[in-house]
Amino acid sequence: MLKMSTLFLRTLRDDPADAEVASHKLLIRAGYVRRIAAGIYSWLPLGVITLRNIERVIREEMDEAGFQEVHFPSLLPRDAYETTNRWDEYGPALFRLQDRKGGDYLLGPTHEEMFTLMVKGEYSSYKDLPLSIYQIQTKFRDEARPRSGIIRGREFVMKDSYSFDVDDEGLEISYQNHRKAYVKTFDRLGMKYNIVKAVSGAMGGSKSEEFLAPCPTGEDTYVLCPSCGFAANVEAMVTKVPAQDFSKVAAVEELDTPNTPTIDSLVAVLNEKFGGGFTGADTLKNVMMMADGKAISVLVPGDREVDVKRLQENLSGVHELRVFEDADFAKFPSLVKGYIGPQDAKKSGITVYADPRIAPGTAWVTGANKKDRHARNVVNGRDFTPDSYVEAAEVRAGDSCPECSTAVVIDRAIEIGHIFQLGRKYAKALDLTVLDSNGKSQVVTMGSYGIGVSRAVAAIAEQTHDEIGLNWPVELAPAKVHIVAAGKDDLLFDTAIELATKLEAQSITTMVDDRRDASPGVKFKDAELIGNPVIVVVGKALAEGNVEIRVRRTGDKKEVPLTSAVSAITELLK
RNA sequence: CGGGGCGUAGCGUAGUGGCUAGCGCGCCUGCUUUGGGAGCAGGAGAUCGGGAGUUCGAAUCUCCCCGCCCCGACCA
Repeated sequence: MLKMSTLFLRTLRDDPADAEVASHKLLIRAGYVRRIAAGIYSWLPLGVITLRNIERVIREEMDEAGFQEVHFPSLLPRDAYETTNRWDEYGPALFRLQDRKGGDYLLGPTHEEMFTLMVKGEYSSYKDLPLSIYQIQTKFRDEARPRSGIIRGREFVMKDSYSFDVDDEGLEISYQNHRKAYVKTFDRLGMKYNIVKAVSGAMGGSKSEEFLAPCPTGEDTYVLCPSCGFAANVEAMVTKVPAQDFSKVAAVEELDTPNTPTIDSLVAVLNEKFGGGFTGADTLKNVMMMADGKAISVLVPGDREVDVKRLQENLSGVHELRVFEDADFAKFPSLVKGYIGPQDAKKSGITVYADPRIAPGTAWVTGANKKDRHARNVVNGRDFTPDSYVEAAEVRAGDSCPECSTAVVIDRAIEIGHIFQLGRKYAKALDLTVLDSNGKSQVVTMGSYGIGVSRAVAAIAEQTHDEIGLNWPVELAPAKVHIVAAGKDDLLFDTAIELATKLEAQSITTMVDDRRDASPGVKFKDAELIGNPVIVVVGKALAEGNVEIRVRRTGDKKEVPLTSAVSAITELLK
């Protein structure tokens, strides 16, 4: 029983000035969390209870699936991360520190290395596998830009699991087991989410899916096919454009196009010259970029921008990718900024990547590699040949579903879980092997599975709140029932406490607003702000032996006799 | 890291060179009040983010530093 008279809580009447998103504002106002520094938060009692409730649900589902809980320190020595090269690869996002002897340490951003070594230390036979183990741990990442309160913090709580198998078939089974466990977990957490195809990024590995909670303030963008259900993070969206027959396309024709360094200016001149009909989509844009210090050219339709993140995720092995700056152009005098075409790229030694929209046989208007000159009827496969194809162009609503060609919709979401098949990258680097049934040494294959636990608090708040406050699913709320003693008569307070005691005896958690000095209005506002699912008012109706029961989510209210309050509440919570 | 905004009491804010830094919420004392963020009276609480400078005089102007928020880059 939480008594408001003594609960360590102070709600705020005004929105905090430094909060922008609803979950952040409400979690501060309702007294769940307080900011310590950018991306670093402390948790007050209500926040801790909610966080623990989420952890409890996750633990129950992980244990139910047969995964075993372990625990690692946050403070880790450099060695293992040196072996996998992540001490360097992780870059400035890694919190590094030294002990008194000058030894290098880090605050764990994720624990693949440690899990791999733990299994290596205990197991050495195929008979011991499969194995899935997990932990709920505080992670540290020195994010360049923490944001949205606890949605992206520099210190956060994460559940991370890892699976270990002898072969790919085993990995697939372990992966599916985790997927099922995640579905059950997020369903119990009362979240709306989509499972979308993802790219595995710098983690390495192959198959990967994200659990995304749709939310306008989310950081991730994903596509959804309304027809066949295909869903993918934009980074993992696949573009399918068939090859074209170009036998009837006329030969390349160079055009005088003065002062047309941009697509818009070019399209205007083309329409003037040829009497209309041209759009940016008919033009071919050559975006010059630096990929780990190497110049590359990226071809996209003129009406689309290069999505740098998407491109980088699809260019395997590239760590640093950025668009050309003036200094870069200076190193390539043959490149005429604003009039670049792919026709001469081979001569300049520049690798050409084409978005799949630049399909073989398609004809384009593009730069003629001379100032104020463009060329038309430039055909892929005849007049130029890309070195390779890569998803590079921005994805838009209405783009074609790769499965069924229906126009996809685009939405924003918060990433709440990510599962992927890591493969043997870490096991190989750290030499995790087991003997197979033939006595032969095999490198173990791994999966890695994460849930953002502290982020889930915000994501759920984001999805469930309304204008007046938080609004928790029953299993997660700080208390299932919030009893308000509205009035000044001792009898009201005694009755409220008594009712709470009876509910607690039924394992129904309660919060009682037993403040003598707060007016009913204050208590109602606080109850709504805090967001427990059932609010019981012990007030003027008590004269007739009744209490009022309100459902926070729907706003429904009804009076029931005090004597049947416990059963009515039990019924409501089912 | 680039761009923008901001920093005054626990919270929200006013104050653009001049008296003792003002107001609301919250907090303390007393009285009244108790079904939608009550009223009256009294009170505590601020090195105006930090430092240096300009000035007779700086929250206010200048410089440096620190911190926070937003957009972008980045984000196993």
